[in-house]
Formats: sequence, C-alpha cells, structure tokens
Amino acid sequence: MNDRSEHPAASPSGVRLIASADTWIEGEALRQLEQTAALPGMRAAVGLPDLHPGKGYPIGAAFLSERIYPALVGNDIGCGMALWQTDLATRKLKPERAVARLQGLEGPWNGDLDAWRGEQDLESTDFDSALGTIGGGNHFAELQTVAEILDRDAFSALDLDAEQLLLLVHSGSRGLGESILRTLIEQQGHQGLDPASDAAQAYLARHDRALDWAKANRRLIAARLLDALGAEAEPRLDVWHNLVHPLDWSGERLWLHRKGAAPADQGPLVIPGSRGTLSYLVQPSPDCDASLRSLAHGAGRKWKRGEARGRLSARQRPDDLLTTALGGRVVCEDKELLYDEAPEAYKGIDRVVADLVEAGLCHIIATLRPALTYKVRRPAHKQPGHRKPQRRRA
DNA sequence: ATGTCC
Repeated sequence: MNDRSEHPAASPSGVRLIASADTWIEGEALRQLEQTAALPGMRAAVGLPDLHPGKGYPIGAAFLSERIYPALVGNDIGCGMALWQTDLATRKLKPERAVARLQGLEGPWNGDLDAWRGEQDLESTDFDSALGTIGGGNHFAELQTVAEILDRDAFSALDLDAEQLLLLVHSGSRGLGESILRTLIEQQGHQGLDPASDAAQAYLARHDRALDWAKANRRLIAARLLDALGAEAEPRLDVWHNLVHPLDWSGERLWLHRKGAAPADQGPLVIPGSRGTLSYLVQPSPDCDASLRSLAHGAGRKWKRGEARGRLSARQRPDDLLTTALGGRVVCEDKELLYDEAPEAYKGIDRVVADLVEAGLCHIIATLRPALTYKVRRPAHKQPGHRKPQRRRA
C-alpha cells in the first residue's frame, strides 16, 4: 500500500490516502481532498481508493470535523446500497423474459402510497411521487448471482443462498435531498455550521428525514422490481454512503462526513463494481479508525460524466453496451447514460478492493456477478408520442 | 446527483 501520509491524528494536514501505486487517482481529486481537509474545524480526511473529483468536493472520501458541512454530504443525502436475498433460482433466470417484465418503474408507484408510508413510519414530503424510483447517474437495481464464496462462515451468517439471485439497489433521496441542500446553500452558503446553531439543528433534522426517505426508497424500488418479476425477497443489508453524523472520537464529539464512503462499522456490505465487473461482498475489519471507519463505496469514476460517449462511440455502438463481458444484460434506454455508465468509465473494482484488503480494512466474503442491470427506460421527453413544445416565432 | 429540460 502506498500510504502517502501519516495517521490522521499525527499528520499536520490530517490527510490520508488509502490507495496503492497501481490505483490511479486523478490530480484534481487529490487537490479537492487537500482543500477540503483545510476547511475550518477539519480534523482528519481520508481518501479511499475510489476517490475521484466531485463538484468542489471529492467523492470517495470521509472527513472528521468540529463543524457540519452540508455541501460536503452533497445533494444526494442518504444515498446508499441495499441487498436482498430473492427466492428466484439462478438457474431459472430467463434474462430476456425478465427484461420484458421490467416496465414502468420510472413513474410514480401506483400502490397505496399513504398506507405504505404509514407502515414505514415515513412522513409525507413534496417528493412522495418519486418514492420507489431509481433516478439517474450511477443509480441502479441489479440482479446478481454468487460467483465465488471466499468466507463460507460469514456468507452463511448473512443467511444468503448461493443458488438464488441477489438484488442490489443503489439509490438515494432523489429530489428531496437536492432541495434540502439547495435551500441550505441559499441561506448559509458553503460555510461550515456550528453544530449547536439553529441552522445546523434544522439541517440535521431534514438530513435525517432524507436518510429515512432514501432507505425507504430503496425498499420500494426493490418491492416494485420484485413484483414485476413475480418474486419475493428478504432484506440482508442497507448502508448509507452519503451522510454526516456525530462521532465520539478520543473523548471528543466530532462530525463524520461520508461522501461516497461506505461504513466500516456496521457489518458486511457490498462494494459494487461497474455493471460489467464483479461486485464484492466484504466484511470490514474490527478496527478501521485509520480510514475514519470507512471503505470505498464502489469502483470510482475514471472518466467524467459526459466524456464516455465521445471516448467509446467509435468502437462500441449503443447495442454493444446492452450486454456485458460477464454475460449480464443492461436495461438503459437513455443513450448518454448508457455510455456514461459503461464499464470502461470506471476504475477496476478488483484493484480498489485489493487496496482495502491490503490496508487491513476488510476481507472478501464473496464475489457477485451482475446478471441484469436495470437503469432506466426511455426518458419521458423521448417517449413515442411525446410532442416537443413548439418554439414561439417572433 | 437533480420532477435536470435543449
């Protein structure tokens, strides 16, 4: 491991990068990591091996601070990864049939939303109609098969069945988190908040609601997808990788910000690769203080959004991207998104996870293979029959 | 990332 700095507690800048020399980290991401680590009240910063540039602040990083920085959590408050054990036998999966059945997951759910919110103990928001929708960007719902089991005891302890499909859902708080951050920035700017201030308390209350909303969203996404497939499933894990929460650290109360950083203190979790590579079910090590109790949340982007189409379209047609090197099927009728989320746009997950293992932060329970990755059907404005608003003539 | 929005 190429540990380029001291332990956070001992380093003057408090910055630690967990990445081997073989893991490429963009210079802009390192600059963002250093700049963020220099904000007032910041005590420690950790870049995970999936570190890549974000909008001002890096993604794939954890920050420990005396103050609360909402902009550091970002707009997708509560985004995370949840795993279900389905009752679908892997050998019985007919991908083309499953693809055909997965329709209409983009629009509002047509079930009894008020009753469902009641069961989930979820308050009503202006974004109820978005509950149960995956969204864009890197969000997805994916059926996976178990490729290899490396820690049979841990695998069994999770009550997983290697002969049945798993469902992994990556989504967040949709427009709700975005509205919370936008309002906060309008009122407070990018400054850190004193945790005792009214502004901080108001933000935290809304933030915590967005966490619940995002988790419920993943649950409803799974329920809708399973319903479409005629399957049932049981939840196995659900972790947030965008949030801020208080942490007692060496006798002090500080605030841990995770921005695209998975928790290492809440049991096993899935670190997904791209849709064309394996994902990893890992067991965090008991002591992950060196990484601020955090792990990588995925492979990390190699190419910026919007760059992939230009880089790939000469050698790969859109149809080529609907099946992957591992034999998986992809449902994504948004062409730009199809390219943006191509496996080539991401770093290699094998190296990212190896960096974590070599740093002593986790071990691998099992590898998972994508069978069907659901992103999005055709965007509404490109649906057949959609009329473009006519530009008014002078 | 985003009831993005040409």
